[in-house]
Amino acid sequence: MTDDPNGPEALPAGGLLARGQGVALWRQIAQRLERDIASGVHAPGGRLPTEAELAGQYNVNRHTVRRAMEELEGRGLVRIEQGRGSFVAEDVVDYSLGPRTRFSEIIRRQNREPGGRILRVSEMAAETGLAEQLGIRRGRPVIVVERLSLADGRPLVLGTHHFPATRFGRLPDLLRADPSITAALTACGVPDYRRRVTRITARLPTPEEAELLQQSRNRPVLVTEAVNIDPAGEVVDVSTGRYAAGRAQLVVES
Amino acid sequence: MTDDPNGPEALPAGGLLARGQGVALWRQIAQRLERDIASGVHAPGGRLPTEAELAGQYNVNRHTVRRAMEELEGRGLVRIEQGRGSFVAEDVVDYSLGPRTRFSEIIRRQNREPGGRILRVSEMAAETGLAEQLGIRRGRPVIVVERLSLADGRPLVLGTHHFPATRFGRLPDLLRADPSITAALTACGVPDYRRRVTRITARLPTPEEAELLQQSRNRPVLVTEAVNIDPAGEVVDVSTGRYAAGRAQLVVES
DNA sequence: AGAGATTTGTTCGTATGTATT
DNA sequence: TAATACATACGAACAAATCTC
Repeated sequence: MTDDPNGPEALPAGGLLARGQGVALWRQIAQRLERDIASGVHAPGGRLPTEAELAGQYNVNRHTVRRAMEELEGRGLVRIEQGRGSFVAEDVVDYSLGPRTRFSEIIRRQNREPGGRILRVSEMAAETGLAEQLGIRRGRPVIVVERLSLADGRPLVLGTHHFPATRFGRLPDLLRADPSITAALTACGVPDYRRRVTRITARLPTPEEAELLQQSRNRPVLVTEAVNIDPAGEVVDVSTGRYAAGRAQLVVES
Repeated sequence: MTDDPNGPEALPAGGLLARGQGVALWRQIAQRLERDIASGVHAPGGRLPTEAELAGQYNVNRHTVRRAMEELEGRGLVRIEQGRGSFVAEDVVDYSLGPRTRFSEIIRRQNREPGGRILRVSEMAAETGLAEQLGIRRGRPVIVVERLSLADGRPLVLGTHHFPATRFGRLPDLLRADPSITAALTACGVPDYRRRVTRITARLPTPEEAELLQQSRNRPVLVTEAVNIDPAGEVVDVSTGRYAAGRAQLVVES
């Protein structure tokens, strides 16, 4: 018989793992947890057993459970919080990447409250690549603006914008009064602009990015690099956005 | 003095780490390696010191070095290969997401050789969400095609396509003769189609995805979900693509 | 082709730090 | 303050993939 010879408080059927076969224990555990989440054994938002409990159930070291949990967190299935526990993941925001992409409009359209703050404004000389994209000469000054944008108070995007300083010198002052970049551009005589091209990649965040986005280091960020132009075709800015991949989904309509 | 009192073959300036401060050792190591890669100390494609060597240089356990390396791999800076070593990362393919997205055309435009093979063709009943997107009734049969697409022999995208079986029943036979989906569709009377909407997210790959894409588990995949329609506006297929994020960059032009 | 060395991958055990309750 | 739960770090051993001779 394969029955567990334990007393009444038998194990929650952790079940035996195939040891010494080709499959690492942590993978098997991740797989089972994934199945249990998909099948609803662990409901969305619900709490998962602690690492120690899982280690006990599967009869492995806690490290082995941790490896499995890290995997699931990276795949977006669970959220791990130090000192609190681990939880099954939820909810995503659709972020439309049309030519006219305005953060607050997009967020409001999804019945969420947009927000944001300027983290840093600085000035530097344009190096070759950036100068070319901005259509200015190398070494000319550019204004660099870092902004964290929120939806319902949760960090969603971390943006770094590069503006030619000659045209947008007033930007730093304007942003101090109102953190909306769109509003600041309007005040600079650019009532409208549109996205010309967007390049999208994904990678794990740097520690700072993870911190600012309040997201796990094991969770990827979507990285967009966009060039915005005004109606005259002049380049307004070159910007990089880092989206918490678990909370945002980019949408491209053709 | 803070000089190292060792002999001529002094340490490669591993330098001392700040122990017991707020910053984890593995983060400090990752940061230094990142700096060394950025500054060209380790050239792209070049080999990094072995884990054991780094552990020696920084005077930490090998696990600590491994944690740092995993971080860098996930961020796309290095590539780790079991039994071989670790290397500084390189090269990326631009994958344009226009309305007319054709794998082979995109790849050839970048002077690379497109390729691919059909992994699996099966039939199943459409569940609610899929049926709605395909514009058919729930439970009607759909053909599921899994295809691995390559550029210069390297896996780039793993695609799962869902076609309504009533209209595209001949697809399985056609794909057996030629793995090109575009060609098969043409043979089914769909000489042209275009992408209506694409949703993009990122996550870590499942073990199978990592295996098929020949990519590390710590490296994210870009996930696209697209709906293709024919000139009459009829839905041709709903497909999911998983791109090796280290080798591809999605480009959206507006 | 095979044997041994090298290098990364997995697992255990143990100890201590940090955040939350 | 104490207990709980996740995070970091060390040491040891063996497995798996690769390379070299």
